[in-house]
Amino acid sequence: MTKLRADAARNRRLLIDAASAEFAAHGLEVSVAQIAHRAGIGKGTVFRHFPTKERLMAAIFSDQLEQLADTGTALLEAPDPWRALREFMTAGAELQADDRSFCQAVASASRADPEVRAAMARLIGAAEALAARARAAGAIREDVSGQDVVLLLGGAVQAAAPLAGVSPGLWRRYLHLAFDALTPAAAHPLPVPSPTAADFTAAAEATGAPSGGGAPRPA
Amino acid sequence: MTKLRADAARNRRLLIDAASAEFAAHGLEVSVAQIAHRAGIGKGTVFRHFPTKERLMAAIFSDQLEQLADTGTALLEAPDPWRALREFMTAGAELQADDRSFCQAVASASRADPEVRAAMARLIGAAEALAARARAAGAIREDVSGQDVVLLLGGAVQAAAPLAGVSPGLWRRYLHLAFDALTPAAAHPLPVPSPTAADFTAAAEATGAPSGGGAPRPA
DNA sequence: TAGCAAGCGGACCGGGCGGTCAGGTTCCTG
DNA sequence: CAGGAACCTGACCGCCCGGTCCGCTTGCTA
Repeated sequence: MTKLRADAARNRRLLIDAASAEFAAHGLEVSVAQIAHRAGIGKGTVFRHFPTKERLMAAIFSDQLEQLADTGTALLEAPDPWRALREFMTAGAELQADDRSFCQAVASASRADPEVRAAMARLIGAAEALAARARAAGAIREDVSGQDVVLLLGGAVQAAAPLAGVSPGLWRRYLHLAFDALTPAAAHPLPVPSPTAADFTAAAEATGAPSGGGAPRPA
Repeated sequence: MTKLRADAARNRRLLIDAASAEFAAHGLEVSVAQIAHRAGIGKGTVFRHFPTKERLMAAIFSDQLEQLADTGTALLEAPDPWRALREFMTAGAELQADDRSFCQAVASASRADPEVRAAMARLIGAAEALAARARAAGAIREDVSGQDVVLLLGGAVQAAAPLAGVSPGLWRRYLHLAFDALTPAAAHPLPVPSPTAADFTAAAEATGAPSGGGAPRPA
């Protein structure tokens, strides 16, 4: 693990790139064979680098989350809090819109993977920091949290998803509607409290890792 | 088709009920065998009533769309246009939130099914009528359409989906945020025009029914 | 450069899927 | 009540998937 032969490292890179591209283009249901073929390597090699398909998905998914979390953290230095928050949300939405697998991954069993959970925690932390700054500046309403921001950004992309094939930029429309919903001017009381960071953890635990006595069927 | 033997009709009913329940509980990926087992009939019987699994999905999906379209049409008689629109959206969101397959069906190849397309057209018609009434009453901003309403309602549910297992009513929060986004007070110009009814048709055509010379891969 | 371990590849396995079919069963008609 | 058509069933087929394995290749090291 610490040291890797030259060809092995090269193949690993090829594999990860191929998997990212294939997942982005066709979703998580692409076969391992297809990924291997795109990478120009054998199927067995895939399983040498990742013990299971799920771990491969988790590795790529968590990379994307980390990247987005980095973007968010960097934007904490931006002068305008409201603009920074919007840029963060736009970056996240763009990531999802360009990648068919991203939204699937959120709902899949990959959530239970420790790597993914850590990255998600970082992402939510960044979002909350950005939201707090915007809230303090009076740019957004008091009753929305960083968790809301993350979920809303996903919702905007999903709203446009049914027409993604025919009008690719539509998600920007719904993202802007989400911006408007965050405006203090919009201001109507919400019927359900914001989710907490603990909720995300609990949801991840409930998926595919029944540690306690839970009974939700993973389908 | 016009006449059906008594036991055949009974089995058909059992099958449809079982399929609805199974799809709702576990999503579209349940096997035909599983559905047949729940209905208490043989697998072959399923394929006697529906030539393919996709047609079965389409039948059930279009039923739900019809039902929602009916709700929308009925709400056109309600006195308060804004309240009527909100009730319509709530009904639609509730339908999706209680049914794991609904959102999947929107994105699946079922869209190409003529039954589904007709039902979708009716649904969009009802949504547009409700939106027009609310717009005329000044309850919602001028730049959102019935298509927007339908898509937004889906987006709200999807936004809450990652935490659906741990806080089942969360979608109401994001639906209310969507309501706030529709408020004239929110009022910022949107970067992309509203989709048209023709866009929905085009998207349906593009999925799984390459009639012309299109080349989108159906994954 | 020689030798060996790390790495590679693709045939192979078990399993589950959608869909088919031959043969027994049930309902309707006359 | 009898005959035949409509219907039901579950064993069966071909396919594709994730994952395994072993004989061969390749890059490192002494």
